[in-house]
Amino acid sequence: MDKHSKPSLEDIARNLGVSKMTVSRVLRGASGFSDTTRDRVMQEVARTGYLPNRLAAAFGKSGTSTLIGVCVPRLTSPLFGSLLEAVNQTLARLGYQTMIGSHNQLPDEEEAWLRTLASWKPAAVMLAARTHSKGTLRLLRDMGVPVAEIWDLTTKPIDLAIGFSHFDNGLEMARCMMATGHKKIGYVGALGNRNTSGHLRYQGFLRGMGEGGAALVVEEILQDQPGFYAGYYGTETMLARNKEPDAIYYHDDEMAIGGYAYLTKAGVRVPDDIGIAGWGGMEAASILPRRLTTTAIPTTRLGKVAAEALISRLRGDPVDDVTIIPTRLVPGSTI
Amino acid sequence: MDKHSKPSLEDIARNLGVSKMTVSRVLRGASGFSDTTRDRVMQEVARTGYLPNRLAAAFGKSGTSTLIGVCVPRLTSPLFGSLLEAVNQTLARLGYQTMIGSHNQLPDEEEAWLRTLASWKPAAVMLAARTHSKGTLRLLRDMGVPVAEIWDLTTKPIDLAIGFSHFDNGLEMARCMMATGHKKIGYVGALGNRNTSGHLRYQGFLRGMGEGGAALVVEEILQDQPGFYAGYYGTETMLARNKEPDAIYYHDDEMAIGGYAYLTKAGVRVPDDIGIAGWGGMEAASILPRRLTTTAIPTTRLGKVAAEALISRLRGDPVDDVTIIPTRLVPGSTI
DNA sequence: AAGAATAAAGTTACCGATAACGTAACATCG
DNA sequence: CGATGTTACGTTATCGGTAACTTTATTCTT
Repeated sequence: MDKHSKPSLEDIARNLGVSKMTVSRVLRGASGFSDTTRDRVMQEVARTGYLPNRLAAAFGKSGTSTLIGVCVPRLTSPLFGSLLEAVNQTLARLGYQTMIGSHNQLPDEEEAWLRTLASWKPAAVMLAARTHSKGTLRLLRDMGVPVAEIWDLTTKPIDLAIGFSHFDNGLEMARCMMATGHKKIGYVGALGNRNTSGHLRYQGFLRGMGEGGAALVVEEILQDQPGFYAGYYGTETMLARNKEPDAIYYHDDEMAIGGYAYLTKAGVRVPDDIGIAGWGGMEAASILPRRLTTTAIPTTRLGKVAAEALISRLRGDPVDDVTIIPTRLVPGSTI
Repeated sequence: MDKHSKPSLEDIARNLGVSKMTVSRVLRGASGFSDTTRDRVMQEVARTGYLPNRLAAAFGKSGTSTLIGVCVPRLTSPLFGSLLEAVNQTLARLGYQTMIGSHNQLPDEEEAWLRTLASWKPAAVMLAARTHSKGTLRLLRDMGVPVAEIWDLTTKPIDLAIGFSHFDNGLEMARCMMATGHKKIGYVGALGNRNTSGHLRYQGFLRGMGEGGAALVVEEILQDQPGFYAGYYGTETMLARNKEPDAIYYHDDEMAIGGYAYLTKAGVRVPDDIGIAGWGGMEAASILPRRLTTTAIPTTRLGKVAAEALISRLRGDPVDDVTIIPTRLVPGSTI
């Protein structure tokens, strides 16, 4: 074994005068070896600086991959960012690796990503999307691996679902806003109100208002990605329409903060003239002059629980098909 | 070929009565086949819905992997998020896949991530970190693959470097702030001023002030991760010390916005009483009542250029060892 | 038209780990 | 004490591509 080529299982085995199967068993923590053999193997592995070759392991008989695919709407959102951190960390601790992708709320991009992922023969897949294309569903079926759908709770999960109801988040916020006396509420949305989880919150919000015998007085749905700008200009446009809402519900906190910035600039008092509420529990929302009314999402917990559930399913341990991660309405003082 | 087991190259070849090598050549776009053969292969591939097995391809002779490892400080930052989006997208377009990790500014976490990555035999590695551990450097050498160091420009890159000088960013901002008449400047930092790119900006800033014959009147370096909170409370603590700075330079825009929120709440006028400047060119910074003075970073361009350079190096095409991505000081109106 | 050059394939030998199976040595038990 | 586990290994086949090499068919040259 020269210094330039990295040692393989076989090198370790040859050095010790055992079969590579024995070394493999020790390293995987399988059974069928004595303590003496284990110690000798571990020592030799440490001495040579042996690095396992996951490629070879995953390539052989199926069911030995430790690769997990994870796809979220976008990587630029702190919410999905902290979710991914938690997923990454939890999976790493359990001995799995992550391949991350984003779909920008486009089912076809998700499908393209999944097709690429499939060629790496992952052990399982985690998806954060409201809707999947037919091709995606077919691919998932063909792959025959555990699937965790996270973020929104679907009524009928493909396999596992971990998340919460965006519909209920919207419903709850509507009740909260109406309970504080708001009657003429507007909504500022994004993404052209495509079938995303944000759209579900919107629908829940409508339902909540309907229950209270009210309806939106005005809505402004931008085509853009959600963000501070979108919230700022969406609010400006909405107010130019002279519908005079007494409160605005935003697609998310970034947009609400953008809206807050516009309202402040326009001399509108929050919440006296117009109340606002966001969604997501962004850190920035807590440092506004008034604490933003929002729904806090425990992304770290969600990521951890989802990763653990997916691996349990993978290992054949019992898991609930659906796990609800409770969210929390933060009253704040902007409504 | 029954419906349940996915077709392999060999299945395609057998169906067509050619060797699997011919099919492989067609699919990889290598040379050595006729147009007729190409068409027949492509047709059969489409008909059977053949999915290549990247695992097998990467497992064979080295140099055939299409996996690229990318490690950034954290996934929760929109800046790194958009960088990763660009890298992901560019690499995907070039036929490569990404394995993403984060190191939280800890060299040991980067090393642990790299060790895991190495077991997947990637074709190349992209790192965003100021410092690497000895183990990381040894691993990179042993792996023998192209390495792109991004974000900050190192003086002596391991292989390739794509980015900009954080030191110069700090230097330039110091000059800008002094040119607008500020003499008593404070600094609010994070991460305990560890050797990160933020620390480099700090050093450049000090240099810039020194050139103008000035020095920081006060600094407040938090141990935490940078963020809105950190900026808010860091500013509060700083002002409680009664050093009365006439301007504050922040670790980044999030912290500057946090600081702005505190100043506003405390009745301090920006920039009349105290001017502020951040770094990063966050979207949110542009919707403050006054546009934040900051340094804009073209993350998307950086990600695209870095990915392209890395692949050029991988393919043996000529590339500059060092590529500078110009940043832009946004004057704003907060100083 | 013979020989050289080129194009279009086919053949072979892996890459490194693991599942499945085989087996020798030893313990256990009725 | 023979029959039957149990433990601790060893052996073999194999996953699906690809580089390197070889062979065959075709075209070109003089």
